[in-house]
Amino acid sequence: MVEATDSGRPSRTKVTLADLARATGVSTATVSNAYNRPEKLSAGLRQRILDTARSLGYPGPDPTARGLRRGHTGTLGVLYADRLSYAFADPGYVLFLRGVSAAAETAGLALTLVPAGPRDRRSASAIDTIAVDGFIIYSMAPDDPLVSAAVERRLPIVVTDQPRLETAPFVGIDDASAARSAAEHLLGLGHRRLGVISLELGVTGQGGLADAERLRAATSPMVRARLQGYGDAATSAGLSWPRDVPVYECAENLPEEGERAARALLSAPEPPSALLAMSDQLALGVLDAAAGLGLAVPDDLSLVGFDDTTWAERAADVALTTVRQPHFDKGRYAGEALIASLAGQPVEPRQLLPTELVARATTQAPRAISPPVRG
Amino acid sequence: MVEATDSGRPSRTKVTLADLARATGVSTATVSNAYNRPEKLSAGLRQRILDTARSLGYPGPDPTARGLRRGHTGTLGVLYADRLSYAFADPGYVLFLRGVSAAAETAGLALTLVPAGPRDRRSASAIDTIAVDGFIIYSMAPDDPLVSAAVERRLPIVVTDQPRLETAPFVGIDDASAARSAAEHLLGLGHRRLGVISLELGVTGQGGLADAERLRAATSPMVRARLQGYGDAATSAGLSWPRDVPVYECAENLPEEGERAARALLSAPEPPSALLAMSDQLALGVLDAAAGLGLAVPDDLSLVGFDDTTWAERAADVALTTVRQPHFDKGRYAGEALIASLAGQPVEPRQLLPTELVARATTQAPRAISPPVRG
DNA sequence: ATTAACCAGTTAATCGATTAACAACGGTAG
DNA sequence: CTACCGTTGTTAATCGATTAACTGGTTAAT
Repeated sequence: MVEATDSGRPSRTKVTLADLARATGVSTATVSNAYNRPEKLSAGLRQRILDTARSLGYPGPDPTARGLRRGHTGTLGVLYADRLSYAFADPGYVLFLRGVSAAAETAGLALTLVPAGPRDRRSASAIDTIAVDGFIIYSMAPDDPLVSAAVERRLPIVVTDQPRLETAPFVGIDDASAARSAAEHLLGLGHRRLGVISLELGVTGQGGLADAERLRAATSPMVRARLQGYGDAATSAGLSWPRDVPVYECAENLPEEGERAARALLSAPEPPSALLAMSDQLALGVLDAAAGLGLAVPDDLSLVGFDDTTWAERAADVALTTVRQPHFDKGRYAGEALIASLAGQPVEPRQLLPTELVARATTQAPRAISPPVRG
Repeated sequence: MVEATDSGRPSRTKVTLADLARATGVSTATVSNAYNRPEKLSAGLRQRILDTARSLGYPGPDPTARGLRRGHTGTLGVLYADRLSYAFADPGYVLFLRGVSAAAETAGLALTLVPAGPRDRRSASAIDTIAVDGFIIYSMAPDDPLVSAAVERRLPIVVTDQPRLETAPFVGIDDASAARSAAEHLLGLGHRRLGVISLELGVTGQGGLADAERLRAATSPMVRARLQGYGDAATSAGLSWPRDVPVYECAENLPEEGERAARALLSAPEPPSALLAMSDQLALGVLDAAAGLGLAVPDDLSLVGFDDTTWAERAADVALTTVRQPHFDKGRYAGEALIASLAGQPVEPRQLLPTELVARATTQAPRAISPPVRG
């Protein structure tokens, strides 16, 4: 104990388990056991080893070396389609992460957020150099190079929302019917002039008004499903899809993009009386646009969001009508599924979570009810 | 080469760099170079190696083994004082993470969020088994066992807010003067009956009204500094601190806690006319309490928050007067500092970021102006 | 003609641990 | 007295890569 004085200063050179073994006069196996299986040696010796470790400044078994030998790292990789610094601006994702965390921390696992790198040179990502036990993919387009990079790592994967992978369990919602319910709500109120504010149609989301051609070429299954849902509802109501319903693609899931989209849509000759936004973030932007344009919501314009994240954020200036989806649970299921498959346990290949249309204060019947399309 | 046909299906057993070397008929060193230093071999051979790799299903050099050999992992550890699933509920932290991400991703590094484990058995954390190149500590009490666990890893560390570590660069704000400005604002408006809604005084934050004794025993330097700031202002205004100003400690940085605190404070015989909350989250709870109690803000009760995070969240039902601090920049600086010290570059040992009192709509002069203390 | 630089790879040591198989030893039972 | 056992440690193989030093053969420069 008195020796603490001279060994107090942190030694500059790395102390290894072997050094500690030498200093204590035992084998490395015994030192390893002292840390990992206390029952395999006498309490006295173990204590002596731990004491020596402290006086030597040994930081404990090196995690990397241990990982190499043991064959696992103790951390789950999470992939987001965009830059990390944007990811945290996405409330749905943060909620999702919270769910993943809940699962991870009960298993004692850490979370590793893998940076996607800039959009242009996506390939240059840390995906194939980062040590993780498996990946959780959060809503990425199937043609995103990051996806194939992750798949090529041949680690267990769980996919959320997108893409559908043969080899990986899926956690998500029924996007088509969720979207349909949103559109039906509007249609049911009497709206006939609708507009859609869409998320990216694919990795190379270019933004702007999307014609039928581009809609057909959309690679994102999630967005396709939602468009399909909107379209089904529109068609059932006698509208012609997509001719009667303009779709504006946003390049990013940010309120600013939603605002731009809304301005574009609303400045058309026969502007929509109601807008369908594919996220609450975009819907928030629509609200800004409406305010800027002097339009009252819902008097002059009805609006349905998607996600139901604004409530969690107390963004209560306007209570948004929206499609609720359980982000937290999605994260938790995804985390649990990955952990299970790491443990070699069987995993539900397709977990669909419930959604629900939450009618709040941004939707009502159109001011001047346009005459029904037929008769 | 013809064998490519039968090796097309993903082999179940792990393919190593050595296998690939054997299959290609070159040394492991050359294969390694094919991945890491293309200039060290001919383009043709490299291509042949890569092709063979694909047909063999070789996922690229194992990150763990590479990490062991190279001596670094390519990821930054981030420590939060509470469970991960709570962490994401803390908007200040999310903003901070966003800043850290910005720094990390320009350096191509990933972020590893280390789970703290449950409050009671804190020691059982992944901190000493997780592979990272360094730690960023986000606002932890100096007596938190997690802190010493991190320090004992002997990796580069950067501290945000708390605690002050001899050995680690610090990024934060001047908590005392920031807090003072908040109290002075209230005092300047004429308030004389103040109440403080505090964050945890130490790791073992027990919550509830804190007497002078407990305030003295507070171990959290950040909270101490803020209390000091409030106290200085109060004293300068002729009040007696802490006798005249009740302090309620919240066990967690959650609106619900703030609400409970406010209810306790406001139900006292001579309730405060103004409340100082140490975070916007807590302030949000105060708003809830006021609404529940039928008190109008700011008519019946003034309120100053801390952080200025509600704005970012559009929690605009009430524009909160608060002390703004630059969470994002804090994260970015912390990230950059850690990256710099990993690179062996010198780092500013103490980076203080500016704060600013933002007077909005939750503060005004007290309804019945209490007579100025002197004349 | 001689030295130097270069090319395209290879050899072998090394990173820091874990763990199956084995050994030494004192004690106990038959 | 021998056989068997449980306890406490040790030996040595192994995890999957990286990289300094080296090799044999060219080419360019002095």
